[in-house]
Amino acid sequence: MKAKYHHGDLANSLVSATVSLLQTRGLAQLSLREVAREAGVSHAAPAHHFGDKAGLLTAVAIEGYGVLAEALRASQTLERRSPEQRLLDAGFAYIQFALSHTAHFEVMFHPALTHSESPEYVTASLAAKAVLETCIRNFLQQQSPQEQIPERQIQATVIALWSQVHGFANLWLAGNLGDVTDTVRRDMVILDVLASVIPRPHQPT
Amino acid sequence: MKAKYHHGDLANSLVSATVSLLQTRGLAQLSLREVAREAGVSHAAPAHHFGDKAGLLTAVAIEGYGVLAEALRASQTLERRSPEQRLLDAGFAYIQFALSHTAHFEVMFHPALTHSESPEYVTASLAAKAVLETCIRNFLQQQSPQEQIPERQIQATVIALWSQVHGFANLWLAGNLGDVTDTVRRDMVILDVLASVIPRPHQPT
DNA sequence: AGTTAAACTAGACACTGTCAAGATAAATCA
DNA sequence: TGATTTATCTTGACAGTGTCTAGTTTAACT
Repeated sequence: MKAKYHHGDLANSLVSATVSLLQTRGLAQLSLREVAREAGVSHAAPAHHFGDKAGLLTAVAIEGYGVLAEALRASQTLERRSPEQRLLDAGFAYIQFALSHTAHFEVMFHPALTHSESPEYVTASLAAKAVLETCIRNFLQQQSPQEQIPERQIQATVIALWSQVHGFANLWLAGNLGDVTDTVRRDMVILDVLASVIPRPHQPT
Repeated sequence: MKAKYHHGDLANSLVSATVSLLQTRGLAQLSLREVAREAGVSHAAPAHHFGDKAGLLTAVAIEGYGVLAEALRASQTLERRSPEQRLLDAGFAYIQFALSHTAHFEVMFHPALTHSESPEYVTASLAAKAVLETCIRNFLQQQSPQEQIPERQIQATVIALWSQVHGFANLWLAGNLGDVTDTVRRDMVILDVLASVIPRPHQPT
């Protein structure tokens, strides 16, 4: 790999360098210049492709939304699963994404760090949210096939379940849920928690 | 207020200046030097009281844990409330705290920004968590007075409900729940969401 | 081949966090 | 009270940062 003046695929290299540095050094210590060094280019090269630091992080977030949407979709492809299991699969996939793509996840949900108003960002964000909403819609529909569920209740359920898994991931990443490093035990805890709040049909009130 | 060499209560002034600047400019733009300017002291003054930037933010976080714990306690002092209502009160108080003390909340749950291993921090954090746990314990106890609830289920419920309100607050602050600026409508949405996930006794499985 | 456009570099600027050394005022103690 | 110690705060410096401007190199296009 010779040191050419034109890198060829610098934009992508910068994004991966960013993700890599986010994982090792963390968000607070991330510097544009170190990203450039990691990619082997001058300190001002990133600006050309992404405008500024927020632009680079925007690219990271957009990539993250894509991965999340795909993970959620994949979680629904298992066969012979009950509606409850499918919902658990989706929630589990969300949490797994957050814990295994910490860098993306962190950037995705800190709009101040990115150009979160840019069309590409909004599109990617809405697309991922749409997949999540579909999972929950399908669940409610299959759980009560004959009746028509009011839209307001659907939206409330979407927010409630999204909050659930999102909050769990955040608390976990912030170290507020104890030190469960064993992945088997971790999965048990997650499933235990998720299972305890699956909405049931015909709730009073 | 004359410009004395010795400020008298600089530590507290710096913390409030920090909170103020966090609210206006945001976490990413916060600078120690600007905090010092806001407080009317030299740029290196904060270091003497807090060591470094993380030390200053640690003080903010500790203050936040105190306010949160107090808010949770206060939410449980209403009379003539059912167990479900009391639980709603606690969850509502948590979310209200997060939305009205954005600066504290953000710092509290980003351990990388603070000295989250320091004794004072750990103490404050555990104290607040203990109050939260008590709220949920009381709820479960009063909901099923005669039976003994297994500790494992209690812990799962604590995590589930904490995740719930925590995730809701995070998604809200990140702008992922639409633009509900009207506070009345906001409260309705929150209550609607919270009510949809109150655990019920004797769950199957 | 000559021109245009894109990709990248080099240098500069104001700003940052932190450190060492010094100045000032308060507290302590003889 | 007066001397000295201690805490509080200032000043100056250093390396590192994001971003801007101007320039250099390469690719693409006509």
